[in-house]
Amino acid sequence: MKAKISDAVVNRLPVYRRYLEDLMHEDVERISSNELSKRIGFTASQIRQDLNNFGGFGQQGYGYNIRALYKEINSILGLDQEYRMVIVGVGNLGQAIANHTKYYKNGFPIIGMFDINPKVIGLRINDVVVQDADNLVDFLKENKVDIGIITTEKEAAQGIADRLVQGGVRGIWNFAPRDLVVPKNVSVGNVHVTDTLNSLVYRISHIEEE
Amino acid sequence: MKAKISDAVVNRLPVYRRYLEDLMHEDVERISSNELSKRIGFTASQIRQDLNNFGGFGQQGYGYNIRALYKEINSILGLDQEYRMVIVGVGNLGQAIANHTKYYKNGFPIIGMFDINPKVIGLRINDVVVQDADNLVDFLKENKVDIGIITTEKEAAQGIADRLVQGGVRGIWNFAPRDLVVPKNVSVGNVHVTDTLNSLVYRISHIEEE
DNA sequence: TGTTTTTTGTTATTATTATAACAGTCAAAA
DNA sequence: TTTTGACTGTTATAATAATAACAAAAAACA
Repeated sequence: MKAKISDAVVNRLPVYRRYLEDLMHEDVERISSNELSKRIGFTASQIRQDLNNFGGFGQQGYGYNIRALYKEINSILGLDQEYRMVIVGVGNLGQAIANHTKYYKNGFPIIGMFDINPKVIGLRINDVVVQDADNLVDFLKENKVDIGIITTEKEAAQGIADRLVQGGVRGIWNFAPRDLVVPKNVSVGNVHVTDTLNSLVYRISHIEEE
Repeated sequence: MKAKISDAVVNRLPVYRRYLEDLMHEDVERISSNELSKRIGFTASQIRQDLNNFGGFGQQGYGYNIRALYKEINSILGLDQEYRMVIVGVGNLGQAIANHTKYYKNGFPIIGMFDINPKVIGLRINDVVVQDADNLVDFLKENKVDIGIITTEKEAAQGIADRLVQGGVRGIWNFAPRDLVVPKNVSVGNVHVTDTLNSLVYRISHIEEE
């Protein structure tokens, strides 16, 4: 009868992870919800409540052990496993992701890259050669892929998503400015970059009113 | 006594904008909150309530005129103005943004680019030459810049933010995985890309439990 | 032209999320 | 050891956000 964790909480987990990583690099050993609150900007109460959704990781009179908590959060997030990824759409953004060391070296190997543009097909990035997008379905049949990354233009996004789903991916990391329709056993994580610029602009132009 | 618009609403505005743009391209003239609800996935009630924060754009028995509403939302977002931008950090991601036609052609001219890497300093992208980051403060003194884009590594992000603020930018579009400290008259829009991958992974690994 | 249907704007209600409060536990100090 | 103070885990309360309901208005139809 484990209660469903709300999206708000799930979206804060990577934030905790980030701050804990920084704290580890500062060689801090432990931290109270109160101190963490000052850094991270959430209330101490919220921090304690968030963490308690997953277990009692702290200790009264001591706080939280940073290294242990970091490990727990990684485990909660599912980062103790490897996720094999393919990139569809090898433009500037696709290449930026492909070149991001953190991904291909730490649990997120990019094992295939696809595009329809003859100019990039054949290109080699970190020992992976960009293939024709027509090969995508076959590739997915032959290789277990966990996450498909969509960095195509928006018009192609749903079609690619369909092929990725058909090929059995468990998640889609979508950078195209289109919301995707997928079966409910597949998760989508959107990065609607332009949306964030638009809401930033809203805040800029309404900042005086407050 | 205009009530403060919540972040939840502000973050949905770009979504409305995106769907309305698509509808315009489909040459649809009008839409009811109910039909829009089916497309966009928010409840009709929420759509009506969101829009009514800004004015009565619809008409009983008719719905919303798409072209007019699109224009209204652009105006609400502040997209009827121009925002001059600089990019700090011209790696893969910075270049991807610099090359994005939509930005430099539609209200978001990129007028300066900066890096510390001698290999990219001097590089020309869309007629803008990458300068040494040491020139940033001087450049900001001489040119009105509205938005600074941070695409550096996380360690440099806060220092760049300080210089951007000092140089008078109104907003910072931050792609570095660090939360920034800025005065309250400056807005920050974060794109914590890796956070979205982490929460996607959470959802993937917990999808069966539901 | 009158009637029915559609659909909004807006208020009321419910659900969700965040904050506050506090008893109980552990660590550190005396 | 014993006591004090520092914290968590957890429940209670408040704030916020989403949904539902509905009267009023306009459009469509007869």
